[in-house]
Amino acid sequence: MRRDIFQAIADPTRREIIGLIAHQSLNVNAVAGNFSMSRTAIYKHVKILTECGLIIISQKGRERYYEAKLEKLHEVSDWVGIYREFWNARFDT
Amino acid sequence: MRRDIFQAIADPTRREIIGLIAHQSLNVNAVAGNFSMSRTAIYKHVKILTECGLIIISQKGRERYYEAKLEKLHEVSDWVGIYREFWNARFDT
DNA sequence: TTAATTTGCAACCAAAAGGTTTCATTTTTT
DNA sequence: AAAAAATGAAACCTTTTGGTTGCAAATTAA
Repeated sequence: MRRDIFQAIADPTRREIIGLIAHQSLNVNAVAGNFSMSRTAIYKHVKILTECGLIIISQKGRERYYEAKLEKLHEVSDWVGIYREFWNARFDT
Repeated sequence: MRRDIFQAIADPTRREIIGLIAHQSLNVNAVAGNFSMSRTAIYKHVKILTECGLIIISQKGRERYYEAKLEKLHEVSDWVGIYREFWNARFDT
């Protein structure tokens, strides 16, 4: 089971989830309410994101709030940055 | 068959291929020589990259040179940029 | 012209990905 | 105490992914 950040953000549903919780913590049902798939499917996507460290969980009673920890995205930013010269002309000036 | 840039760069072999041809065009055999998998496997990876527009092909005789066209990576850069505030403190200043 | 090189692609296969339904557990509400 | 709500996870299924071998076609070299 490969579990790296590039694979984590490859799935469009997971990118949407990141967008949803980036600025406010949400629980599974709240996240799942935005999609036409089951809560379990969302749960599995969130699990992958937590395994990458992109999400942390804080429990409050019977609920678990998903909080985005997007620092890990710097890995993607760094990799893409290597090739920025290829599309950003201003980079050279 | 989903074919977007996020999925294209999710595979580590494909990211390596991008690194190999970023600054010099290579043909399939030259690329495959850097990996322990078959030429056909590399061919399929390259095919995915061409379908995303990350690679274009120029034929010279019986050889086909793969040339990197990395402008498309700006899509990834843009998406990650939305969340840059989460790991780059200097972004706020 | 014959042999070697370079390539694309079909056919096949195992494993991973992404979804479902179902059920047990824990916490809250009535 | 009983019912409802929220969650985690197992079991299962289908499609996709990532690899293989084998073969045919086109170009180049001997």
